[in-house]
Amino acid sequence: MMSEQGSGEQLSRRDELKGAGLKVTLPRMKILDLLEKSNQIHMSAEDVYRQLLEMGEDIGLATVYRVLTQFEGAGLVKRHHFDTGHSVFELERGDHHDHLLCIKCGRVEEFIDEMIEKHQKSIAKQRGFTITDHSLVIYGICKQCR
Amino acid sequence: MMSEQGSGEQLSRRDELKGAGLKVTLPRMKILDLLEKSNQIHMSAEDVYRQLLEMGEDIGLATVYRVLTQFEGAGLVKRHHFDTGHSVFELERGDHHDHLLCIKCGRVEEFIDEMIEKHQKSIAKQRGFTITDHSLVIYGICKQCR
DNA sequence: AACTAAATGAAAAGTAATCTCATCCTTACC
DNA sequence: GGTAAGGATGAGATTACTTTTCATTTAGTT
Repeated sequence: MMSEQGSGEQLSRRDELKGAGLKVTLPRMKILDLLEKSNQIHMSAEDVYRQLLEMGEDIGLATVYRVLTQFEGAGLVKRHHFDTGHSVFELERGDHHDHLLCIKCGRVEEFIDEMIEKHQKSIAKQRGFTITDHSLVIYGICKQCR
Repeated sequence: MMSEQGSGEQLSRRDELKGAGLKVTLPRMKILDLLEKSNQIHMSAEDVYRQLLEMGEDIGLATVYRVLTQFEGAGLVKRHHFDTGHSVFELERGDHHDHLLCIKCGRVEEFIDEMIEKHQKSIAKQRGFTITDHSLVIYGICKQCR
């Protein structure tokens, strides 16, 4: 007796995975779920792993790394390097944005500036580059930390 | 009998080190020398280490890492993270600039755009951030690689 | 329900970077 | 110029992060 488990949300998650050519497995669903529900914008593989453990899920660290990398390839998440030495992942919500990062507390704010985007495009064009991606991070000290 | 080894160039390098509060040692001089003379703008610690080996210098990798980090602290070099997973170092020449990076051949071009700089400052101000640094990298495919 | 291929978990391996500590070299002082 | 003291170095151990391997499990198909 199959109960109607699939909420609309879960169905759409299923589709995201299928659309990416990935089998719908428990670990993948749980990780996607966590990324969507977490209030943390950027999560490292370790963060994801630990939170899953706390939730009682038994998912290996290797799987977390593997799945996050696959999600990146599928365009479901974006990987950032910032200046920390390890990767953090952010759910791709379609809206490109840049980052402001507090070097004291780690706080991250997002922003977009159309003028900056335009200038970037024109610079790339001038130099004969076809843009595939770009990354703008402003490091500083936030209001609360001063 | 000490011969007059010090060219003007070497003297200024000496001063750079002293000014940074660092003893003038052979490894530091060689590394600084390499960074100044290399035609590679960005070098990883491994790059520096290997090139020194090739030049017949016997400088340990640990020293290269240590010295580059000290140079960074002293403002002699700038460390970049890009999206490669490891750090690269660039000699600090006083002129701030951003980067265009070809993801196929690794080619790096530098650029500055005053308008972008201004917009960054105004965004940080709006949000109450005091900027300490910023990093803008445009990833793409260069003319030659297409 | 059974089959096939892909996905997973645990442990091993691989990288980049840092640390430890005995030895060496610079600098400051005589 | 010689010498003492403390910082600097090199080799190897160590850490942190990430990827790979391989036996087992699971999802999607028949």
